[in-house]
Amino acid sequence: MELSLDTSLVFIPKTISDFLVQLSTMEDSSQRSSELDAYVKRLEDEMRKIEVFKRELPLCMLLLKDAIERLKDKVMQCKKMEDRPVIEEFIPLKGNLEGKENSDKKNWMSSAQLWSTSLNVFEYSNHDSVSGLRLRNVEDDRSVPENPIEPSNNRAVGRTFVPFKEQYESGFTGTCLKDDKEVSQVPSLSLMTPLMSEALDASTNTNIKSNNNCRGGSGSGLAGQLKLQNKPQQQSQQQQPFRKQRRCWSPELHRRFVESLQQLGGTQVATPKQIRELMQVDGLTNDEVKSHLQKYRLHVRKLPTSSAAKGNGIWMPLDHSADHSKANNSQSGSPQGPLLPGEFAKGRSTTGGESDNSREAEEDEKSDGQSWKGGLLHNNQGGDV
DNA sequence: CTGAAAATAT
DNA sequence: TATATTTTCA
Repeated sequence: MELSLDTSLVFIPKTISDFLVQLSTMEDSSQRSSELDAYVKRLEDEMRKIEVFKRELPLCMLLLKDAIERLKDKVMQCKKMEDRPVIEEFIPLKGNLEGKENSDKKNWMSSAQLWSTSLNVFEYSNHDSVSGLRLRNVEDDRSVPENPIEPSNNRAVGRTFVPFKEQYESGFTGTCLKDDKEVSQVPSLSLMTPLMSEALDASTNTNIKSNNNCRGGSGSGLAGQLKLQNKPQQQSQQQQPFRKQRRCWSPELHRRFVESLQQLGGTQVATPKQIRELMQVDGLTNDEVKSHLQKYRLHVRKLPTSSAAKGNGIWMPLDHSADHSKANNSQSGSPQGPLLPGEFAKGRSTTGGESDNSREAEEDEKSDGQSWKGGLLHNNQGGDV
């Protein structure tokens, strides 16, 4: 952050080529290393800033990334052969990337207003092949620090803009990182706070919707994203420039969801709001829960509750005719003590006759959520709200 | 607020 | 193509 500013005073941006040339003239290898590191760092900072807009600035990302990789190669070389001259040519793929990057530095924000939607055709791929780094193989299976969920709560973050926080903070390897290739010394492009500006004037904006990246550890409290609820004014059909960051339902989150759901009496009787309250997850919104619930219900309905007891009615929605009643009590009376899916007392004691056996076949899931179907490799958690 | 469906993003 | 999530609608 501040780095980029003050360093800029000391460091006059130059093209990578020039930089390398200059580098080669340095006698002191340690100095070279430090210069290189500094440059790389600058590039990385830059990249992080742009990360948010990678869709709109794919080329910038590409260029930056390329530059970083090459410089890192250099760094490696320097480290390796402490004294060998470092002279390779650095030929940016197309030409000058520094020019571009510079300008970015200055107006990366303002340029945002110009993005035309049409070029998010391709995304920039992260093939992080940084020179010598090897992927840090699993340290242990899931080292997911049980710091479950949670984005900090800032639901009403209107159009505020969250300053860059330490991204890559608490090492949580988010169960969701799509690709967390190496990391060690390079903050690379892991997490990024969405941070969108307030800029973007509604008036002429071409519908720029898109851009979001989902990552972040659960423990992290970063969030950025806007929720802005434009009221009405006259421009009826103008939607917010950015779409809400997708909420990633990590296994942890899902688990809580299910638990809450069950405490409330099952998929059919629990209401989104109640669930959300029970979950006590910080930045979670009703809509998100509602949505998840919708999906959950569908899945539950789809697969044959395994029990098969009934005549296998894919079509028969379980007859929860009588037992609905239970819903009410659970909420107020018993705060959530037991988080386990245990069955709640089913009312039918006295008359018993009822056919309640049917219900409750539903949720069984694997404790680990996300298993309903299988797929879902990408889960992140993240920023949010 | 809810649930369902359409729209999108992945 | 299928699925996950968001947004829109009733």
